Amino acid sequence: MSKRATAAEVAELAGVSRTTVSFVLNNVVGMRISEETRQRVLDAAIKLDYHPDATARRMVTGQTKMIGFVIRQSPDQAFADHFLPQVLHGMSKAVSAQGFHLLLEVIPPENHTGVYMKLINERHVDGIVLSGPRSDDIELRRAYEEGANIVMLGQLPGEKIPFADVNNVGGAQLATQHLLGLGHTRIGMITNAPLAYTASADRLAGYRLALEEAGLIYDESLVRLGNFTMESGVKAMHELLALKERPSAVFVASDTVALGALQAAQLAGLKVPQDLAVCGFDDIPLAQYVDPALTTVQLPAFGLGWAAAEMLIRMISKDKVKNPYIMLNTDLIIRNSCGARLAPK
Amino acid sequence: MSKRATAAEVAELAGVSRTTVSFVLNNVVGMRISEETRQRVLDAAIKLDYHPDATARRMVTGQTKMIGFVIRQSPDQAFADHFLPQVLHGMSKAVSAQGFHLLLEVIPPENHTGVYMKLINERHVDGIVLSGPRSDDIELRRAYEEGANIVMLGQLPGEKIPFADVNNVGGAQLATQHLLGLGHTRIGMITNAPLAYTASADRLAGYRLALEEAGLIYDESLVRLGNFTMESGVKAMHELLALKERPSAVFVASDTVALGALQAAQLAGLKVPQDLAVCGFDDIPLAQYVDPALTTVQLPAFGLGWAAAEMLIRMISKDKVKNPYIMLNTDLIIRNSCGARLAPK
DNA sequence: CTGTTAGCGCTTTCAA
DNA sequence: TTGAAAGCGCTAACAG
Repeated sequence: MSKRATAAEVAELAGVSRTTVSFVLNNVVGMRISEETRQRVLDAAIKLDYHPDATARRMVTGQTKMIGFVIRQSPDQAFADHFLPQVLHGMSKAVSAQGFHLLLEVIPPENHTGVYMKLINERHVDGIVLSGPRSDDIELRRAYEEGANIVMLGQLPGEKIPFADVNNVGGAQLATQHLLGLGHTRIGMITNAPLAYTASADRLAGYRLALEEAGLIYDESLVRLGNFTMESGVKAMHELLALKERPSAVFVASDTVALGALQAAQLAGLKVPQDLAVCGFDDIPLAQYVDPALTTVQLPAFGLGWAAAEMLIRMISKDKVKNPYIMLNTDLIIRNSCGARLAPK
Repeated sequence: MSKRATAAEVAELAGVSRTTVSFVLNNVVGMRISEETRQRVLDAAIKLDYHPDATARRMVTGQTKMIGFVIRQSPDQAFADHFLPQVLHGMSKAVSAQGFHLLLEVIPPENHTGVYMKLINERHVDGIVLSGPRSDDIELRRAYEEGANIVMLGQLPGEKIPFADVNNVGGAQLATQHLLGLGHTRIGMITNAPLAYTASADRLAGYRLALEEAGLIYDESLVRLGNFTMESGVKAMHELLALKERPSAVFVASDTVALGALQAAQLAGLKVPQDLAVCGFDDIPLAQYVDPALTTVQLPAFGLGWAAAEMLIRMISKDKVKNPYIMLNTDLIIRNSCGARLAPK
């Protein structure tokens, strides 16, 4: 790696001062520099293969032009998921559009305390997007109160830290309404996870809301708790089918869990969607390949990443953020598992 | 965000010089500092909530302690894939183990020239891992020749730039040997992509090698070209099955393509594995869920990311790199599509 | 053992 | 229109 050219060398070659070089290269407005000088500087910069040193610039501007994306979930889970990569893609897009860079930090599960705060404290980044925030994160709250630029991916109940999240209530409503529209009146639900998870509680709320809007009464006996896994879906569906009066449709708030539910239904000799309609949530890649292809709710992963990064950069730049609490809507993807399209293809 | 404390302030509070502060906080060896002084410094640092400024440190050490991961493939494809996230996970692990950070840069497809070189030129990072390198990348070669720290993810034929790659030849051998071991002698192959792709050519070579090692002659009429997609698998398998003497087993060098091949076989009324054995490659998540579950070759994605980052950091640290050309072996995952386990579970 | 001092490469007032 | 000069916060060589 040959010696790097500095601005001083460019100045010397061009026969001007470093100041002028800086003005020309940064296109500083208000400084009217003669076309001839400007050209000399540009030529010299090219001849010397000059590139401004980002570190030196950071030093003097006090800005890193970098945001951190901190993944606090279990990494194995996070990276196996299809959701996070899409979010990453969205963030990367937003970030580069603003001339920023993206620092990716994965917190190992062993790490309890907010190690990621070092990113901000040591000025590696100007702000962070935090994926998988936890309610018990004291450092997080303190950092926020001290004015750190933080955007959470997903909300924490009762927290005033800016966030970007999926509208889980709305998505669940969408799914339930679809089932209602198909004529079902006895609709069961299997949650994606225990209700301590906000997303889980919200999806249940959306289901309930849709039911009540349709004039039906919410019947807790038709609800079972899933637990992220296919197995939990098998079990839950099994229980639902054992009811004296079994539901004619089931909304499962997670595709993975729905896969298990589908298995259980088939095991019970039921044809989906003819004998039982099933609607999922998440639109995992597998959803379109299973038989029957799963009708489900698609999450705006890319948009979520984009929005979070965009808002963070706004905060960093002290731009107005009209609403620091972003909720993105979901789409219903209609396939074959609810009977809306009985003749596939 | 309150004012940041500087080392000078810590020094003042502790009643020592900045040098001493630096020595204590960095645990510099050889400097024997009195326990009492050390404690005073530490206390002062804590009281002031002092955090060293990474930028200033970068400035003076000349090291960013940061590596860039540049994704040059189409982002949509890259992030839809399950492979890249795993690689990312591996890199992140290696990077943080060495006290480095990871800068993620996604090159939009519109961008022809090596924009990513700015990362190195402007000293945002100490080196980069380049995913999806291209043979026509002149900037890449030049940067390498000028001594830039670069590791490619995947190799370029005839290129001497360090790389980490999957042993595709070995993996294909593994798959073919498995089929041979099951007694098949007429084994077809469908490639994952056109042979211009190194990985594709290598997998074909591995297939051929295994055949010849077993004393069989390589028969080109049993080979068809896939093209990344399920559709190409359908077509290729269709042709193979139309042969006067059809193969009894087919090695498909891509799970996605194999999914299509499976469909074609079922369409032709063949039962897999009873009537036809099919072996895939990649171990995509879907592979274990299809029916029959796909026997396939698993790629060491995590290890690849880890190895690439590890090597790059070694290069940056001027450590010895025993072998700058890393080839990681694959594993055969035996499921049900080849008949090795006719009675699943 | 501890302090003095000289930069790292750049931006940016302030003068000329 | 251009130049001189003051730092940004830190590390590390060199003196005491």
